[in-house]
Amino acid sequence: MVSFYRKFSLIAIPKLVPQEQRLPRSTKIFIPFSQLQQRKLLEVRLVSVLHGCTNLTEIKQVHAHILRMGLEQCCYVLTKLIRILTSLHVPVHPYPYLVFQQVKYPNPFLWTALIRGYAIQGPFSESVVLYNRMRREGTGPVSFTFSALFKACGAVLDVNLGRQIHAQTIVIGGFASDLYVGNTMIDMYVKCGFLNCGRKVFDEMGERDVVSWTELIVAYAKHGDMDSAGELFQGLPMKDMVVWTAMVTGYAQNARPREALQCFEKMQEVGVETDDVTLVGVISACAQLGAAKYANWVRDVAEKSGFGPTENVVVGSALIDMYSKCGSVEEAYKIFEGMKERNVFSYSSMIVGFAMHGCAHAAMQLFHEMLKTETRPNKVTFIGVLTACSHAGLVEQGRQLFLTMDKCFGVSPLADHYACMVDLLGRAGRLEEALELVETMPMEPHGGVWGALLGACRIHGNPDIAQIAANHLFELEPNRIGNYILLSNIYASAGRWDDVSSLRKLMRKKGLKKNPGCSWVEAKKGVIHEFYAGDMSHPKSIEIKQALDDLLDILKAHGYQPILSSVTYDVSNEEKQRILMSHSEKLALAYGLLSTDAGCSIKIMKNVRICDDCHAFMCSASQATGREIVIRDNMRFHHFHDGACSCGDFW
DNA sequence: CTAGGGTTAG
Repeated sequence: MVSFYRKFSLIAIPKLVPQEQRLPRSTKIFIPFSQLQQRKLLEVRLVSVLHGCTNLTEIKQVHAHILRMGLEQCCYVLTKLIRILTSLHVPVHPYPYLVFQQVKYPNPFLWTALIRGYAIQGPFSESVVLYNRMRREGTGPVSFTFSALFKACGAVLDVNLGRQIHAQTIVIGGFASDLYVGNTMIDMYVKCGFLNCGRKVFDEMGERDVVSWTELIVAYAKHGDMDSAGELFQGLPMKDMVVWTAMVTGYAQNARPREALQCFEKMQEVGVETDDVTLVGVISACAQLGAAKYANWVRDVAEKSGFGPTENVVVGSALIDMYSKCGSVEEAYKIFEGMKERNVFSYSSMIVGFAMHGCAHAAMQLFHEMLKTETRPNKVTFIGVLTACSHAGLVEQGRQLFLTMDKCFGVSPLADHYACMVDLLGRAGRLEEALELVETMPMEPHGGVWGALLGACRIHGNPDIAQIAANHLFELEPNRIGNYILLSNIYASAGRWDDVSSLRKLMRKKGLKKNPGCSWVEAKKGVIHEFYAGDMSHPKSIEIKQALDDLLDILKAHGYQPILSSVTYDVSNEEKQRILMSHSEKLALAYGLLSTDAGCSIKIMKNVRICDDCHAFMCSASQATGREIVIRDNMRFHHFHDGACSCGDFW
């Protein structure tokens, strides 16, 4: 795309021809004043009708009317027509050009509307071609013309062309200091990845408005530099809803959900309005926090603001995701059911939500329901159904889906989908088959693919294939600690302690430290209590320890046996038991049992993967205490109920 | 005319 575009360089700047010389005298017809007024009225009326058009058919009807009224030369009306036409979200090329062609003496606005149309819909190179033609034919650009051209550059990420046009705005004069030109220029540089150039334009602008600031703030946020974004935001005198929203979503997108919520609270304090876009940022922050208390609060805010999930698809889809991630698929599904309109995001979020919670059957059913509607699945939808299949052990069904996704739905499998397939085969114990798939896949396998294989080796205890997968992972993701831990666990389970210790040495050499396991549980009033492994810092530590010991006795009576192989240190069995009992999720569970009423379900969040022993412990505990226990580890949710887990013991 | 939005696997 870019190289194709480069063929078009900008022409030398011609001398501008004064407007009068361009129109042949014969075109100047005397029109009586009253007729002029009538005509102006007609034009205005037609334009307002055009503004009400929402689809191509309507616009075509109005166009026919325009022609009937003899306005086929009227730049004003046709400019609006082209603008509205190209702003539709359907391709309309070459319709605008045909309209344009009929006009004998196009004015700069009509030219610009066409250039802008190409900048929005493509072919993008036509924007520059037309600009050159416009200059050649003696029409001078207006500020919108440059805005349109910068838009085109941003679309094809051609910063060289952008620089040329930037230079022209300076040479032609008067345009470089134009606010809109400057703003679109910043946007162009930012889109092309030249944030510093955008900043330079910003710094040198004579006049700036909140749009200029917002553009830069968003750019910093997308670069992960929230500190610079915050600094700019601080210095901005007039803050509107859009720029506040940019900060909220900026924090959310950079995995800083607490700050996002703080920012939102501040925004409300100051009295700035909230709309659906703001809400989506806040909802996404809540999803990351995974705290049920916040979830309900945000939902309240959304419903009171008039952008509730029933009316707004985007808000609805975000809420589905949020509730799934906060541990409540039921609530998520209620939202889904209540939505008036559903799109591929709504369906995919719900399917992924089901898959995350081990409701494979529900996920598949929803997928088939979706196929009955007009909504077409996309790559994310397939990630959802494939993971659902893999958790439920539906190997054949998954394989069929994988084969048909391209053939029937035009979604060609990405490495991510191969990762799902490797997971599917691997979980089902077909490790060799999975390895073969990795080795024959058409693209370079990424960390996710090898990681899925390594995970499967953990489930089925295959240190040899694990070693192959791990070696690739160590190269692809040298700093990802989880991979080393996983391999070390596999070696330990197989009793290969020499390999464990050499792996430890390797980690030490690379300066990698184990991520301390941490769990947190929401007690009464939504207060969050945090526990680390072996943590005795909680004020009620002694009670917690006692409760845990009591629980252990009860569970042992129920037949629970500590799974000593979950400890990857070569120590005595007593020591192993002691280590197992200090795992953070067990502490969190004990505290949860102490601090909530009987019958309450207990929700625990965890930053690393749950171990075999804790998993068995939770199963048994759910039976012995009659409580539902929900654990979110870094991968997915486990619902322990009556001695069984929703993950079917595969995770 | 220009600025802010949702789903992704180990």
